[in-house]
Amino acid sequence: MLNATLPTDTRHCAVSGLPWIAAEARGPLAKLFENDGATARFRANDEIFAEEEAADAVYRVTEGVVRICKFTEDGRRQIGEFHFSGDVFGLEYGSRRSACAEAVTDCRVSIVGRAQLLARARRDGELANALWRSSCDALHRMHEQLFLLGRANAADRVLAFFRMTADRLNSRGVVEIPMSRQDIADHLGLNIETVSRTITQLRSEGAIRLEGARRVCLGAHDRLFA
Amino acid sequence: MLNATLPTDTRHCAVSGLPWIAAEARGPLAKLFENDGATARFRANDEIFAEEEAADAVYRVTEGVVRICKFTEDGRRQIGEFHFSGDVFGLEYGSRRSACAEAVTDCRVSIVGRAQLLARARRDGELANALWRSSCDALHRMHEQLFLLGRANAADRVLAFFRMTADRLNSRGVVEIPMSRQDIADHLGLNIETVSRTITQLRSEGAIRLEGARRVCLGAHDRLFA
DNA sequence: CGTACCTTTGACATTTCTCAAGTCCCGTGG
DNA sequence: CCACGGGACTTGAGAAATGTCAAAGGTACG
Repeated sequence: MLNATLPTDTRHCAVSGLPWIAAEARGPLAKLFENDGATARFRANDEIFAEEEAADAVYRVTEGVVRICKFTEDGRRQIGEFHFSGDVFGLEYGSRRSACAEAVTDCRVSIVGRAQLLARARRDGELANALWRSSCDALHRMHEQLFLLGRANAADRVLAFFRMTADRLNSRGVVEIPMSRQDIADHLGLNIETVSRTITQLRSEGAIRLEGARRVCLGAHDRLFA
Repeated sequence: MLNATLPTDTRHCAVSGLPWIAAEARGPLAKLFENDGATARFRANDEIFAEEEAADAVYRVTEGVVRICKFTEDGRRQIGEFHFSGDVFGLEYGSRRSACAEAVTDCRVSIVGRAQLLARARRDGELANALWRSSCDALHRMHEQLFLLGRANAADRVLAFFRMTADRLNSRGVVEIPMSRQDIADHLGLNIETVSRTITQLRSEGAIRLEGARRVCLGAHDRLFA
């Protein structure tokens, strides 16, 4: 019963309701990575790069999910964002990594040199534009996240997280959540027990349904079917 | 007793300890605003632009402080960031404002058209680079903020906020905080009473000293004198 | 079939929020 | 010069949300 005239590229952000700036699929950045990128594979939980390391490469997720995180001395972790297939990450203005990147799942990434990328961008206005856009996308998502951490309770955070993950994975209805409860907790600024309890509560309220711990069915309030 | 050989432009972020990417003072962006910008003035608490409005202009703070914020239907507010003299704000990839901007203090801003700015950037690699850098700066600060909201308690948030404000205002020792307790609360994801109580507690612990509600003396752990 | 890890649940501690009064400060007008 | 009013800030008491520590289920994989 899907409406065939549904405008598929005007999806809206689950949190703000603003239109998503859709991930660039076949732009100049994607092409550069596909033509000139070196491929690397990582197992789940491998470190891709570390905080403070030289930031001399830029990455694009080909397959899998990557997390960007920071640690405190006492072991607390904050996951700034997750990157999905097609996302560019690890591009920084400064020369040192301001956070580390780790594989959430087994994944494949494409790598190009930072200097090479920037040199090209200097000659190629389209590419420069794509670079800037990529930063703006990130900034936009970060703003949503900030709002969530600053103003939302546990239930709203978890629900927004599931919706965001569904959006980013292009899932409808049932989402296979690739990250652990601990990852979710460290992304939402909660602890693992609170995340677990909140999920239980959402389930008992009928807001979501679970099929195993990692498979979530979002409720009928999904805006595509509203 | 200031060390004369102190490298003045390698200040470090109060939260992460990473070097700040110092605000561009005389770069191509600044020049563009100074040559071609229209000047506007706003009184404290005036709205500069609203969420969802067309994003057809870009701003640079000449004098005063500006806040970028989002609201929920039920009136809660999240201040994403504050902009100080020299900061560029209101530059978005999309065509609609994703947040609103308001004057914290009386302030003066310089305005250029978005289309004009982008057209120039397309021809001028230096300018394009400055644009990108400006987004990266914002992204970097946002990451720090995310960490704060996700993982820090009230005392750490408030302290980090004072340090950040001191840095951005180039204050040493005594900082004149330009924003109200409510602004601080909405930036730190706390409520106003918690901010107030936390300040009282920090004062009683000797971590800070107050001279009136808005003037804060940061303790001797200030890294410049470490 | 046992082990290891991830997830859930329970009981209690702690932090932060809410609501309700105060207090302080500053500009205005008598 | 002083009283007044209003906004900003502070404080208090109790409620609610979240965190902590401990232990019990579940599930996958050898």
